[in-house]
Amino acid sequence: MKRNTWQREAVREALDAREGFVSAQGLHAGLRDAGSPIGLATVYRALADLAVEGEADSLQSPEGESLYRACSTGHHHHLICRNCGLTIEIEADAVERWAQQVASRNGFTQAQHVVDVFGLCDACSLREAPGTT
Amino acid sequence: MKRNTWQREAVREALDAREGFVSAQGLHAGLRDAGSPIGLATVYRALADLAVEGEADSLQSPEGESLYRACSTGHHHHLICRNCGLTIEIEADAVERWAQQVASRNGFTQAQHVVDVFGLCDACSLREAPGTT
DNA sequence: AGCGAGTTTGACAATCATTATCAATAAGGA
DNA sequence: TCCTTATTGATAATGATTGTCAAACTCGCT
Repeated sequence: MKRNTWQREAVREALDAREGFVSAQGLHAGLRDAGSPIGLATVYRALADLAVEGEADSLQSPEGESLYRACSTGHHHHLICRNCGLTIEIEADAVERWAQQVASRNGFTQAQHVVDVFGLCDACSLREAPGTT
Repeated sequence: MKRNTWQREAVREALDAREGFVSAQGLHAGLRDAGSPIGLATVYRALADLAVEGEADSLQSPEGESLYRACSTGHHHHLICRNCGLTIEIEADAVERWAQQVASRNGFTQAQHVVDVFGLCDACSLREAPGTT
């Protein structure tokens, strides 16, 4: 049976408090800073659990780290500013259907998909001159 | 200046010979099996180069490994069997437009996107009994 | 409240992919 | 051919993540 520990709560809350995606390491560091004596391994486990239970969303940063984010229920995707980290949840029924369709049309089953858009948000767009490299 | 070495060629060829995505480790193992004395670090470097030059496509497996694949020119996405690695290139003008639209509607610029579908291919679907664990 | 079984924790070791190091090698121009 | 210098490769280093296992804690039960 799944037990209720303050550690698990702490992770859930810390995740809720964040704006964008965090790495397990980062979240752990934050908790430690806040005075929590929680262990690193525990944070990893809690995040993995949350992801499985659908309370957290996870994705891989381009560098290969696993990032997590508090997740409203349901399946959705993200629009992420690659400069400041701002994250916007996007729904995409059309894309869901498309993915499903592409899969089955090719004989694939149990389709999952990775659909994320990275870019520069409004604010960051202004700073990075769109000129030459 | 960029020099021409048989190692670089070997990697390019080995990549071309593959059906789906391979990890650097996997490709290196294959080359070694084929009798090549090529080094692991070299394979990593060659693959990274090929990816930069646009001759290879790279993505992250759900487990966090970097996978590579010989890439015809142009932008496209993939339908990947998570069991046997079979990969099908898919074009998706609709998705391209959608991504672009979502981005600009939210004030984002320079949008890139990650769109990949993982599933079980026809053949593998049959083996994995869709029943209980 | 007290007990007991079994889950969870956490410090640390182990693993695994990837990158850095650096002396030796080899490519390509002169 | 000779020289300059990019490239190679064995290995160490890094860094995230997972496994280990005794001790601590939860929760149901009495």
